[in-house]
Order: sequence, then C-alpha cells, then structure tokens
Amino acid sequence: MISQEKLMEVLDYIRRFNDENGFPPTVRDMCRDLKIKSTATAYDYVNRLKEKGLLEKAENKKRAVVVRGNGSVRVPLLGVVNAGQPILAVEQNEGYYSIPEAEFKGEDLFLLRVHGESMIEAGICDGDKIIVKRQQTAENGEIVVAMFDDGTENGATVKRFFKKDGKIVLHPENSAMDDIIPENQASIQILGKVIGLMRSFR
Amino acid sequence: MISQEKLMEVLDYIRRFNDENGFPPTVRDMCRDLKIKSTATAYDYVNRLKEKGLLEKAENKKRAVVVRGNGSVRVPLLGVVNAGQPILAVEQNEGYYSIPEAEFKGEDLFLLRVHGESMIEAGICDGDKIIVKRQQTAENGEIVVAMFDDGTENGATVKRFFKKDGKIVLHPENSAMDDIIPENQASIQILGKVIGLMRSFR
DNA sequence: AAATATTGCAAACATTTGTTCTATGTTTTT
DNA sequence: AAAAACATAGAACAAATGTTTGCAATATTT
Repeated sequence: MISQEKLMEVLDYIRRFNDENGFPPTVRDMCRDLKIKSTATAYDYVNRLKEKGLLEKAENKKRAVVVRGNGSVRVPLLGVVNAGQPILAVEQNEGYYSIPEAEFKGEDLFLLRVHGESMIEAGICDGDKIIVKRQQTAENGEIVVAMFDDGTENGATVKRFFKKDGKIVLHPENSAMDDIIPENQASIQILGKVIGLMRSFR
Repeated sequence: MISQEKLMEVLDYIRRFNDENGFPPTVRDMCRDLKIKSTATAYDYVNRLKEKGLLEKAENKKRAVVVRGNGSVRVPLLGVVNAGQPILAVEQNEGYYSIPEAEFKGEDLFLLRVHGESMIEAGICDGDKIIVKRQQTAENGEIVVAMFDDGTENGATVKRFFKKDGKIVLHPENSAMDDIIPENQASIQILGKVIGLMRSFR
C-alpha cells in the first residue's frame, strides 16, 4: 500500500512550489526536490492525487497541475470613508489590491480608506484600509459602511450597526463620541459590512 | 510604436488566464484567445512586458510566466507571536498569503499572528496578522518583533522599540502594562520591523 | 514458500511549447 | 518618396516535459 504520507508530501510540495514560484512544478522538479528517482514515479503520484480529487491536472499540458485556490482575490479601492462626521465617499476606483482569499471570502468586496478616529476602540485607525463586503442589510453588532441624509450631514461613514426600538443606531467605537440615530431613517443605506482591514505603517 | 493598450490587454489576459486556470498560458494560448496570428508575436509581447518589469518569466520553461503587475507578494505565515508576556513563536510555515506589494514593500517579509492585548493602543489587536520585514536593527519608535531571554521569560514579542540610557526598552502600547527592559540586554534579538497588519473580522 | 499484486525505476518516446529565422507589411523619420 | 525602424506573420527548430513500456524490487496474499 502506498503511504498516505508520501502522497501528502507531494501535494504539499506542489502547493509550496506554486506559492514560491507562481507556476506549478514539473514531474522532474518533483524528482529533484523530493528525491524521487523516476519521472514515472512522480507522474504516478500526481495521477493518484488526481484520482483522489486532491488536485486537477490537464492531460499532456506542461506544468498544468493545480491545487485549487490561487490564494488571492483582487478588490478595488473605491475611495475614502469618514469615520468621524460622515462627509463624503466618492465611488472612484483608485486601483486594485490583492488580498488573501483564505481570509477574506465574499463575493463582492471592495476597499475603503478610513478617515477619522471614530472607530479607534475597535482597532480601526485613521488611514486603515477596510475590506467591505457589499450588502444591503446588517445584523446587530456588525461594523458597516452606511450612508444617510440628514440635512447637512450626509455621506458614507463606518460605524457599528445596531437596531434599538425599531430605529437604526450607528455606534462609533470611541467613548468621546455619541451614537448617531439619523432623523431620516428611510435615507439610511447600508453599503456593506466590514469584514477585515489592512494597515501599512509609514 | 506598439500600443500600450495592446500590451496591457495581453497582461490582463495572462492574469485572467492564471486566475481561471491556476496556471499560466502558453504563447499559443495567447494567439488563440487574443487573435494573434503568430506565436512569435505573442512571444514578443511577453518579452516586452518582461522588459517593462510587468511580469517575470523563466527562460525556456513552459508556462513559466508570472504576473506581478497585479501587485501582490506572497508571504509566509510563520506562527504566533505573543503581545503580552512573551512566550513562544515557532518558525513553522503555516501557509502563504498574498498581500498588495504596493502597500507592503520589502525584501524579506513574513506574517505573524498576534496573541495578546499589549499593543492595543497602537491598534494592534489579538488575532491580527502583522506583516514583518525581517531585519536585525530598529530605529527609535518603530514597532518590532523581538526575542530575548530573561530567565523564565523568553520568546518572541511585539513591542515598540526605544533606546534609553543605552538600554533597549520594549514598550507595550497598553497603559496597563509596564515597559520591558530585559536584564540580559545581550540576548535581545530583533527579528524584524512591523510594517503593516491585516485583520479579519469573524 | 509460491503466487500475486503493488511500487518504483530507467529509458525511450511523444507532445507541448519556447525560441529563432526570415520574409513581408506598416509606420516613422529623413 | 526613399530609407529606416518597427511590428507581425509563418514556418521550422529545439528544448522542456508529459506519457508509456518493460523490468526489477518489494510487499501482500494464498
């Protein structure tokens, strides 16, 4: 019986090779690095892995084995969102970023640069890029990006979402600030839920 | 003059092909899908893109083009680092992540999962993944990952780095905690400087 | 222990795919 | 308009790499 460990070692190798090089290994790469003596043996291993459904492989093609999950998703940076008083958030594409899909799953994601200190106690700081999953609804306690129109104040803001007495409350995570309960509740529009963030120290 | 658009179209195609298939296209794939008549032409495009630094390509290897224009670097997640009392940080590779290289430039980067609350006032929370640039030295005020050996306490920790009276001070960003000034100063070893972080909300 | 199946090897073979060469059309410069 | 530089094509070639075959070694079953 062929050892499961051996197969897993091969699978792991293919994965690592792909990560490090950006393209898959050949059977000869496997032989060299895993001390396999014959290309036929490596070839065999790959086919066993394929049978087990652990990888895909296009026949006759070179370097065409693939362990699913390239590992990154591309998401657009759409603009700035204010975390203090809501001001403006233009939906203009400022470029794409690749983020690890293992961490940030979701269908329709985008980034926003945070401006302000209103979420600082949730660890969201001025200048952070938040990863937002586009959706129209939210659950109690989730951090959301929302827009509303209350006379002078309007634009997008990032806050923790609550529903209290049938009214939507936008709660800043900053003890120096008060909850926002927009007068015009009908104007509140959830742009998405914050599922992660990235920060770059300068 | 060759149109910049054409080149970008090719670059985009390679990127998409890779995303969809898990491995890079061949020059013949390009010809078929981009209606290019000659493999030599496609070959030429690839070389131009390489010259412009928009992709990498290993010579003579099959399907060995790799786009880096998408702006991501692969970095390994090496383990856990404690932000409270320094405990342990195993250097075991737990997988690779793609992070945007535009944000996180640096030669030798790795990720560590943060455990503890000692840097919370710097916006680094329990569970965050910090992006570390491997280096042995640090400047005043930088956040570093450091190891030291002070009797029972040893292991890696993340702290703000200062030098005071010729001694290295590891300062937690948590007003409830005291500075660490390791007795055995000689044992202090900087593992790297924290240049960014990623967080995923659950 | 003999028979059988499994695994691994070495070498040959076949296909894919990168690369080069030369010719021809197309744009830019003189 | 001629010359020069450049872009693309088409075909041939060479190298990389997947695949097959037959055999030996090893493990498993009878």
